[in-house]
Amino acid sequence: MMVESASETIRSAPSGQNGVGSLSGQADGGSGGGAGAAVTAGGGVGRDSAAGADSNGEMSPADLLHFQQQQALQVARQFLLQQASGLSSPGNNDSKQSASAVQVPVSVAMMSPQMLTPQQMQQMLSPPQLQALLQQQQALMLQQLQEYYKKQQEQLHLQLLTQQQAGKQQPKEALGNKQLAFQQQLLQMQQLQQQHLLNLQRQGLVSLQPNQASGPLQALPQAAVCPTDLPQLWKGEGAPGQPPEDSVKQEGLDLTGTATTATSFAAPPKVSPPLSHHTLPNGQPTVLTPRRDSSSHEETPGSHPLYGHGECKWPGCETLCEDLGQFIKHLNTEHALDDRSTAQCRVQMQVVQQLEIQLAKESERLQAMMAHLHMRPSEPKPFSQPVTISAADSFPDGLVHPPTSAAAPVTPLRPPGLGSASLHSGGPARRRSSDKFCSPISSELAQNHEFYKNADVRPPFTYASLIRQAILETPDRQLTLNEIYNWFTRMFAYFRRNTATWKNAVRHNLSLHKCFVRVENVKGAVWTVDEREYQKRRPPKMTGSPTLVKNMISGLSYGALNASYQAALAESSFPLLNSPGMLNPGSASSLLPLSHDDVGAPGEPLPSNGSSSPPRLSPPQYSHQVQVKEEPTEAEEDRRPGPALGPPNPSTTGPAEDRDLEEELPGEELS
DNA sequence: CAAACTTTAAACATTC
DNA sequence: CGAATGTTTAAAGTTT
Repeated sequence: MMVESASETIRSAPSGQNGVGSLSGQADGGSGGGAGAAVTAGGGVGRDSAAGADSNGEMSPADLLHFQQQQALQVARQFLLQQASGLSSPGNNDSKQSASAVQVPVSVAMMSPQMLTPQQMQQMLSPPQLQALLQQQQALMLQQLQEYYKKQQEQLHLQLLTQQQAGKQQPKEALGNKQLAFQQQLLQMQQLQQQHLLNLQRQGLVSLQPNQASGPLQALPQAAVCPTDLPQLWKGEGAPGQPPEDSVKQEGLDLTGTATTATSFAAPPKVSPPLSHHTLPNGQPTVLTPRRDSSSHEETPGSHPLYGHGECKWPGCETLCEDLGQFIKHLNTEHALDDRSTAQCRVQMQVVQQLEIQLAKESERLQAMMAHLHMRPSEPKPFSQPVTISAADSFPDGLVHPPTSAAAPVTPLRPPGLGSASLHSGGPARRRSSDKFCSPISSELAQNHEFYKNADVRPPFTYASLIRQAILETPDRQLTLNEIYNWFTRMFAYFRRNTATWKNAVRHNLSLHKCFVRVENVKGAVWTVDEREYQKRRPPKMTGSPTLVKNMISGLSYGALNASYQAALAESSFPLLNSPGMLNPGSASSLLPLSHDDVGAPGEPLPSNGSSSPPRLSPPQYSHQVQVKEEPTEAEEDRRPGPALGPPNPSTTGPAEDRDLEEELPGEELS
């Protein structure tokens, strides 16, 4: 049920018949916010009372010394506290806060969060102010701390010396003890310093940058809070005490843990593991990656992962907020920890997970492909392609390849974007990969065949490419309109539902595109594909461009990742795929019975042009093919009154390969 | 920003 | 005549 509510809200965007525009928006929000939000900030680790910890029963000299130190520390703490509170809350009554803070026998490090939660500060100040203040505070405290440490050290030294001198008669071990204590003290101070820094840092940037120092304690409270809203987390964590250091390392372990938390979302916190793993509807345990943590990418102190371009990036929200302060407010009121938010959070997590899985899969494939093509004997880092790289970037997590890739492959037919797919089922998805080549489609289809068959997701291909695919998949590469219809319904759940429109579209496409040729047959008319024409459409120039990546990302929400991705690969960086040799045997033909056609087509495209060699193919390769390729095909083309094509140069004449086409074409022409 | 492409919708014409 | 096919035109969105 939660999921439903979530989807509902997420879907929010207006989805009219032609609600095309909304899609991109949704996609953006999804992917963008997703990664960010979904990630939980691991458990916090609090190094508590550094000093208090080693309390011994006896009162050795060392202890005494220790004790003194403690007291000094305490004083310093108070001092700093006052400083801090004074700074952070100008003209505010923080008396009680400082008081409480003082009482807490925790390390100095703790104080700031306790005094004034980031939230409070944020509410009181405007972002810029806040930022400035925090920086100031940080600098100041640092300075003071350092001074303090210095003093302490001197003092320690002094004490040590005096004790050494005075107590010459003391047993050596006592001295040893003292030294030890001293060292410990130093150590503690160092740790304190570190922690303090950390805290300051954290406090300063709402956007965290923790880890490093990690301790045994974890901040449980937020665990239950669920990854969703970080700010919330931060708020919460400040209060309870130990500042959470996110546990990057623990993450791994956590993941393996129970996957039951999901159900108990509403349940009180405190118990659930820091990381949330949930069970997907399908029963698959999600592996959540809390990567948000240290990545921190471009985040500046004044930004928020869920805030961008003046609007809330919470999935399905998009509320406009003038500034960060307003946004924070909005976040706290609109996206508080409630059923809805948690549900949305979970959905988002699923989305992220899907992406990760998909990514893993794709990277694996890429590796295999590259290996196969000898491009580079599968090196450790699969992502050398521009495409992937950028894709990775776009994931706030920054996770990408790591171990995940290795683990993920298992996934069954985890189509591109199951979770989101269902969510978006509403409106027609626009972004389709402009598949100029069949290879991408066919392989994509082959892969996610099952998915499209069952999920009501609009395939990321154009009608034209689908039709072509349908036709090419048949042994004789020709289909009647009705058969095409059938293919559509058979292959895509999506088309089983919305009939009227797409059928019209199919018909429209068939007659509109020159690449579809109607052939009169004995049993009626059938449609065939003219590859040359098909390939002719708009020269494929996209090279792992940003737009492409964008498409991929947004597309993948609908389950198009594969398609676009592959299309991209095929079209951009693998011109060689066009060469008959490569293409046929390899990926492309897997599904298609028709190899030569496919291959041949790309090659010949332009003899007609005569003037210039085909832009798309790299000269060398092309020339290569020319010889091999089947000219005849072109001959058939002629039939097409198409003014565009001049009579192809019969010179190179063609091999027999085209004949199938030839046979039929002539007939149609005449008719 | 413009051109090329896709999708949708719809009006018509032909065929079955 | 009505449904299935084909053709065309137009408008609105997307992508290059």
